[in-house]
Amino acid sequence: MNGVTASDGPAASPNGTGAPRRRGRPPAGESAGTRDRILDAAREQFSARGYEKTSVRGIAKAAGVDSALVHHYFGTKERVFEAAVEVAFQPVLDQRDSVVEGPLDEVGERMTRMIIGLWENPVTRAPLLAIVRSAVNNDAAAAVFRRLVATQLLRRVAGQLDRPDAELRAELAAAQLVGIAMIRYVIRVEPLASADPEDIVRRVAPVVQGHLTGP
Amino acid sequence: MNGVTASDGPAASPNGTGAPRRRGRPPAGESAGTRDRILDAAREQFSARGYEKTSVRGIAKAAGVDSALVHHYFGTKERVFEAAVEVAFQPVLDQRDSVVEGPLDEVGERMTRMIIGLWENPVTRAPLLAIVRSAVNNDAAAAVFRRLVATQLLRRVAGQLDRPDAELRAELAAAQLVGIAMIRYVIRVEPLASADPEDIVRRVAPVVQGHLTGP
DNA sequence: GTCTATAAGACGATAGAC
DNA sequence: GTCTATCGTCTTATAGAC
Repeated sequence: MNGVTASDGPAASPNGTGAPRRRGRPPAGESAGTRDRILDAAREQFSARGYEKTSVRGIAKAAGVDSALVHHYFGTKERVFEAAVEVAFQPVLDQRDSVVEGPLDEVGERMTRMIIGLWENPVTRAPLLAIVRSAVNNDAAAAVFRRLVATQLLRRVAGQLDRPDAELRAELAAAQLVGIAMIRYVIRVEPLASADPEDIVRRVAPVVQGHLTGP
Repeated sequence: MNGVTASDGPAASPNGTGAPRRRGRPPAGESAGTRDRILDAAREQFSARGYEKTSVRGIAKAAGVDSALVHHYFGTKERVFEAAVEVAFQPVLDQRDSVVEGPLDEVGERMTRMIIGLWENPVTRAPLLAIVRSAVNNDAAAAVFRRLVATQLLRRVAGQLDRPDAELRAELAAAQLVGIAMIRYVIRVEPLASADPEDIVRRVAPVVQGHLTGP
């Protein structure tokens, strides 16, 4: 599509320097791909550096486009963030039903496996890192965290419990998993950072189960 | 305020613009208090906004001094941070021995009480918030976190356990407490954010104990 | 659809007057 | 000991050429 470099009509450049007017400009026809490249770059930077330290210019540079184009597509930095981390929601929506379904005395293991699994998968780990790194310092990101964890997941789990303190129990269980994510994946403290995921599940699932259905 | 304009000795100003040369300069005698005011302001801002979002100028403004004075005292922003959060270390150093002393089957409760107590006390909560908010996005702050939690506290607790997996056990116990701190104090998700601290200790201490000495 | 150019301002840090 | 003034670099965001 579109030969680009030389095929343009008004070829002789008016540019003051006489330098080539443009370099590796993409086809200009398939714009959908550009948007996704921006989102990939955004996800990578937000996950590695958090919201504040990530710049629109840095995202644009990593995506190979101009920073103005990022603003053109998304308007503000905050909208870029929301669009980038949106992909973390789908797996939760997909799996939350299978967490609450099944025997109640194994819900702790199912919940633990789901969360550890999401963090172990590089594709879902990036947006999760972005959310955690950003939720700690940014109100908009904290709202995303609450929507994802509390509203989408915990409420469902608590609904299965049939106890007056169900929500508190679900949240203490979540706290155990959030703390592991913080220490293992975010701050990376040994020996947890290098522990075998299956070993973690084996140790933690009973604790999560205890929070949910214990005495 | 500020007599300024006319009162200076060598009045005819060498300044190009002829504008007033200085404004409301304080006594210049009581310098020790100034340093502490800067640290108080730094602690407040680092805890509320995290490392990146906090500016040296903002700290200076809150302390009622010029930003150059902050650099004069501490050199770099990172050194300001370290000096500001240092006050979080003393209580840990003071209490860590009383955590490991006493019956082993109550070490979980002592550890839980210590951590919840530090977070419930406004004086120690501020530097802890600063460390957590910053450790997530800043390597220097992450190193402070590791030094505080892992090196100063967990190693001692693990030393009491006499098991090959003692360090991993101590860290999973810490993960439970870190997760509670994240959800209750940092991101503030209900109902944990408003739960009674004593209720939290009652629910969590057995879990921490189980991590440390359970099967 | 993609770019250049730039506005408008905050940042960390330094030099030097007093 | 405290300030003013400023350097050089970074930021988000906009206007407009092609």
